[in-house]
Amino acid sequence: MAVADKKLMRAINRFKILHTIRAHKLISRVDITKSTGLSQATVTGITASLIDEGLLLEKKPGESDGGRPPILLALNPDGAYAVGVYLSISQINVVIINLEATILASYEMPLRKQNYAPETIADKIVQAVQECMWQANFSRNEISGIGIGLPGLVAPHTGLIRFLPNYQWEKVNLHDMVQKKIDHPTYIENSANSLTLAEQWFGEGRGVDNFIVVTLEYGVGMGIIINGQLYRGHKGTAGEFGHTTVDPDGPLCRCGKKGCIEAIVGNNAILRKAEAAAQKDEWKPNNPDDITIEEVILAARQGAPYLRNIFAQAGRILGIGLSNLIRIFNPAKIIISGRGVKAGALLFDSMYKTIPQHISSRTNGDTEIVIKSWNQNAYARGSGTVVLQEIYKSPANQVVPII
Amino acid sequence: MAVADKKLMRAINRFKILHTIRAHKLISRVDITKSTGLSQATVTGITASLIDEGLLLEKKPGESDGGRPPILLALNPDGAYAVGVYLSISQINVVIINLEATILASYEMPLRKQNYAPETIADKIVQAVQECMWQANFSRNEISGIGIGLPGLVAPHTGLIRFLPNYQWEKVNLHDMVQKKIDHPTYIENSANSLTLAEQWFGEGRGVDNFIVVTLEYGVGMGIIINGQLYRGHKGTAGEFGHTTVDPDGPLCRCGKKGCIEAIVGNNAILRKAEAAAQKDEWKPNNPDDITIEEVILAARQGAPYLRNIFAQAGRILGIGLSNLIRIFNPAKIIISGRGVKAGALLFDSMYKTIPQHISSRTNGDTEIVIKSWNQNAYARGSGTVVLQEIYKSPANQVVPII
DNA sequence: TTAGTTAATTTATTGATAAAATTAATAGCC
DNA sequence: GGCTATTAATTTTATCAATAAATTAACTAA
Repeated sequence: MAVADKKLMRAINRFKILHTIRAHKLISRVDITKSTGLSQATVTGITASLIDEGLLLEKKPGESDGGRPPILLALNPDGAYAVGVYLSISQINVVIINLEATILASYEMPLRKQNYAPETIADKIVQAVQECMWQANFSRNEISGIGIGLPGLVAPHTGLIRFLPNYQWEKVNLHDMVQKKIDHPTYIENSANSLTLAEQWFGEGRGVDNFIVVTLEYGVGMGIIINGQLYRGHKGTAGEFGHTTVDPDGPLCRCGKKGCIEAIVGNNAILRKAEAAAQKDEWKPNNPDDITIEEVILAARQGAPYLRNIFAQAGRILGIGLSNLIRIFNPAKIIISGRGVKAGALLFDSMYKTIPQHISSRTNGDTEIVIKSWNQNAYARGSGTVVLQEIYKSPANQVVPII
Repeated sequence: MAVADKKLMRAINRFKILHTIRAHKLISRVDITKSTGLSQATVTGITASLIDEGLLLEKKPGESDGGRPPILLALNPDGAYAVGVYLSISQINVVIINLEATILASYEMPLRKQNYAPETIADKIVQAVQECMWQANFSRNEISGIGIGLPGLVAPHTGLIRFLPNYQWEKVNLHDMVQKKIDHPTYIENSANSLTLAEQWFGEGRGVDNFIVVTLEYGVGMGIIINGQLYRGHKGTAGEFGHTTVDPDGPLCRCGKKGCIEAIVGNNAILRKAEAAAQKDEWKPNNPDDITIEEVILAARQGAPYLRNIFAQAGRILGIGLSNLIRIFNPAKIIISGRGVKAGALLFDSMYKTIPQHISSRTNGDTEIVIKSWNQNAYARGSGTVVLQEIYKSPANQVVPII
């Protein structure tokens, strides 16, 4: 914990003001004072420097209420740009976002499913980033930083990758490898965490102090916002929701343990079961050697009862898992995201049915469950948000590299 | 969130200094400077006012290291006193503690197990507090405040009891009832939370930023410290660890749901099973109508295999539950407390055996599990800590009522 | 005795907010 | 149009808590 000095005061109040403006979208200085509790002088001062930094814009005056009309302030979407990267097993996604996390450009580099060396991936990331910037005509000094998200364990602060299952990497310093090749400040973050950050700042988590994001992918991940802050745990491995146990006698998980949620709910688990079903002639996939989750969902929708049951089972286990989260965290919201939400009612009907059976409506009934529609670039956007967060937190000129 | 002004700065730094002194027990001003990062002038200033407030003492000088010998500072144990109250189904425990949470006096008022009205309990609490103060010869103006802990859901800030299972109270404002009858500032808190606070400040949680306390009682409770702060959840119902599900087909819980940890691990559950065992003549209790957990533990230790198995089963389920907590929170520590720890190896052998089967040693292996030996007055002391926390947080004279 | 060292305090400066005063820009009314 | 009331924004002033630098205090060691 840093000492409390004038810089910290300023940073906190600056952040509060930015936060308020983002939440209101369009707000006058007096209304900021009412909403934050800061004095008019302070708000005038801080907004002045924010305008100076280019993060804020004065919009046209609002309606007068019998007095001087208020000058409405708004975020300057073009106040800064960030690059977001998502590294998955099959591709590198790159997006460029503005200060409001709107995607301005995107680029996708497919990867063969093979165990790339870290240096190779670092090269490819840099290449993809540069390609995306070139295609969208962004110059180097317009970009404030680069955020990289990946589905693995990342040590807080250092950015060291402790474990990345997709590539079986352990203790890999991808951050330094990329940073060596590129000028911009670079950040590495777990992809569920960065998605959570994006929800907090620009999505369903806006203004919500305690919420959870659950990601349904190949595995099942989780991001936790507590008291308005991302929670990473003692060594950065918090949020392994996919490997919690809801049925001690459940199936074996790829992690080697028994009864993990992921072993029933993860897309991988569903695919394995669907494969087995195909071999038993319960349904007919297009290409039995390469079944996709989308195909399984479609077949289940079209009626294959065996497949439908796989999803229903998964939904029930997911429901129990979420109930446990509700009991433990009492969150205001749980946001469900990831490719797996495509299953829709197949999965969520049984989930919704299960939850009330495991929570008390009196004490836990006020947790809202939101299912996000799936978006291709959600993770890369989340990675970019990690960079934006730095801008919001500290004066922009500290983040934008002077070249 | 309050605005960041000079008061906040002062409060933060004051807290940091107190925190540092408590951790080191005996420390000079320069060493506080080194440990906190604050300037010497600031440390001199803040320690001066702390000495003024009576919270700090200058001890004899330390060893000179070639220069002026440092003046060692320590907390003044007698800088303030607080009363802690614990309300259980069978009694009211009262303690008086000093600034180091050392118990100076205690008093116990037995309660008949019957559904008392809130006003009656409020009367009895006030009576017990006054009796304790009278017996230990404490005058009214020596006591900074009164903390009341109880095993129920307490709304944050307001102190309203949302639900207290023991007495089947709902939405009871015990705080106001007590406060009306007594001059001191009064605080109400969930007992697992207050115990957690006591661990954070004066116990196993000293200097640990992320840890969890699990309480084994009639039910199974939990307190959560995240980023150095007690986490209560959106509406204050976080920490219902006892009602998380680890076996969807498990037994029915008193809460009406199936498979709760509490329904297997809670002392109540163990007693019910032991009763059933007694009826099957598996063992012979002294008084079959009023079996105590201590008696069951003794019989199991002396060899009753049926009883031993009950504990082993409970230990396994507890182990799975703790594994889930480790996966989700990645805490530095889990502290197990409560009357139930008396079972010792009966319970914990199978717990310790189960945990590694459900966590990954690579990513979760660094969580330390600590079993606290049980203490009669632990909860009441925790309640008192709630008051001390207020003193540590804000200048003492704001807390001590001027009479 | 004196130089060197470490601890604590004092003094000066800085920079943040709040409070109060001032300026700005409007609406409404005669 | 001109006056007043009203609301918004800025400027001025005061205050306060931090840091930095200088000073004082209290010792060790040569």
